[in-house]
Amino acid sequence: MIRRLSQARERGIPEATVARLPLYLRALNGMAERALATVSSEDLAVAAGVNSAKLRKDLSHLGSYGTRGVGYDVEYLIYQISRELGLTQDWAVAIVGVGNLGRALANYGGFVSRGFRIAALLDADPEVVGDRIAGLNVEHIDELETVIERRGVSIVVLATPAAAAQRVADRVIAAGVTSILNFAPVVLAVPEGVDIRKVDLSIELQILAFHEQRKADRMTGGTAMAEEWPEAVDL
Amino acid sequence: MIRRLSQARERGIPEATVARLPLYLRALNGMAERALATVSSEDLAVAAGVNSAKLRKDLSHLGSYGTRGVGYDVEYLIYQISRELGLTQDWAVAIVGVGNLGRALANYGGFVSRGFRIAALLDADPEVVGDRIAGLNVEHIDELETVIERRGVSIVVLATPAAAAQRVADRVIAAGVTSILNFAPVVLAVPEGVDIRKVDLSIELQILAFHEQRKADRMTGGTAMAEEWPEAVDL
DNA sequence: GTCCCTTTGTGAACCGGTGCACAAAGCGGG
DNA sequence: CCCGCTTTGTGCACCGGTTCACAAAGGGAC
Repeated sequence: MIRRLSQARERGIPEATVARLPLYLRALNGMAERALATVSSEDLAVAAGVNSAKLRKDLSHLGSYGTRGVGYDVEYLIYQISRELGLTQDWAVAIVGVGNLGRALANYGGFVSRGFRIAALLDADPEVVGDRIAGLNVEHIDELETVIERRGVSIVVLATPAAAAQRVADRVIAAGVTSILNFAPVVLAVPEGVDIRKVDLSIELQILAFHEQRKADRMTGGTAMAEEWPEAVDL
Repeated sequence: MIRRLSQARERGIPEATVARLPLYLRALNGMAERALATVSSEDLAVAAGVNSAKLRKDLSHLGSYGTRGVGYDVEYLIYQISRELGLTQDWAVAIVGVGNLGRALANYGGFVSRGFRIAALLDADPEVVGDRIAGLNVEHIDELETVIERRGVSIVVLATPAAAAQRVADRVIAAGVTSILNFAPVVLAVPEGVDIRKVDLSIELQILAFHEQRKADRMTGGTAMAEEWPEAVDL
């Protein structure tokens, strides 16, 4: 899933830590809304669903922002994590592929709130080009390069069919984009220096199925299934 | 061939391996379509975007299904991985929350194809209850327990608003479901034995933003940003 | 059967991440 | 100012997972 995502060196934040910071940030925002001034590592850890030692170690990578005997200042910590994640600036995001999923993403308010702004919706289907979705005009994929440059798009979300994903990825990379969130069920080949994150619904379900099957097996006493190739199989 | 069966397969396939099996399966299906009979670990690894040593070790956890000097039989390996993942049986999935995302998931053909069948769509909003989506009637959330039992639902996809997710999770767990795929941006508290997988769009974007920022910093010569709390901040 | 070539399966070193346990640090009370 | 309580920050042991490198195994040629 994570490719070439840095050897976090300069400031050296471990990848696993980076992946949890958004979780802490969300928990902290909830606390700020409830007007809590400070929070202990224990309480924040519970809210974020991790253990407190891990949380303290994670935060220690950002700096020493806690007060022993007291805890962390909620607002201050929100600011520090936001800054570290780069959410104090505004990121222009383009969504390519305005099918069901693309539409859902465009309308999903959750990420627009924090630092991200959907700057463009693009699609190849003339049927949907021109539609107005979430306050934006759907533009034709031919405009891809122009739109990326003119609007300073730095993150692209791929919600295209699998067959189109690699082609679009090549184009956005050529246009200078180095961060891609891919929803298409394909392994994208990308050059060094381009960060890809992948969200794959079908893989998640398959992992669940594996564990579900295992649980079921355990219940039925773990009867050994046939190991051999069945006589007649046609796939 | 059956000699090693016990040791590797018997107990515990590493979690990291399980997470990659669907990737291999997808690559193999592509090869089967192109009528390839056998494939080497090297070729399959490239297609799946991993290195070949890892792929061989992963497959070795299922058993010894390759032939030295030749490679793996494509169809046979598809069958073995499918069986291991539990895709040879049919899983009934319920989607709770038929907003934009729920609709997108319902219409997403990708996972229906392989072992998964959407058995129900549920929502609390009387406005959408009764709608017909992807060939299914949207039912009222009050029917949750009945539907789960009657249709043998074993996997639930949560696509509800964040505020409703925990409540729905509690109910489906009480109804006997132990596998949940959660799209709501909340940390769910669940009892031991329940498997939760989480997909969080906003977290993925934030991780990308972190790396994007880092890349930008590096280009501009890594100018040190102010570390201090700005004078006037109101969030 | 023997030799050579290819490719698997795996022992072992290595690496990043986790969790424990505790010393250091801050705060409030007397 | 000192004491005792709380909570952070971290050294260290541990663990799962990755990667390397190679012996073992199979196939084909002759």
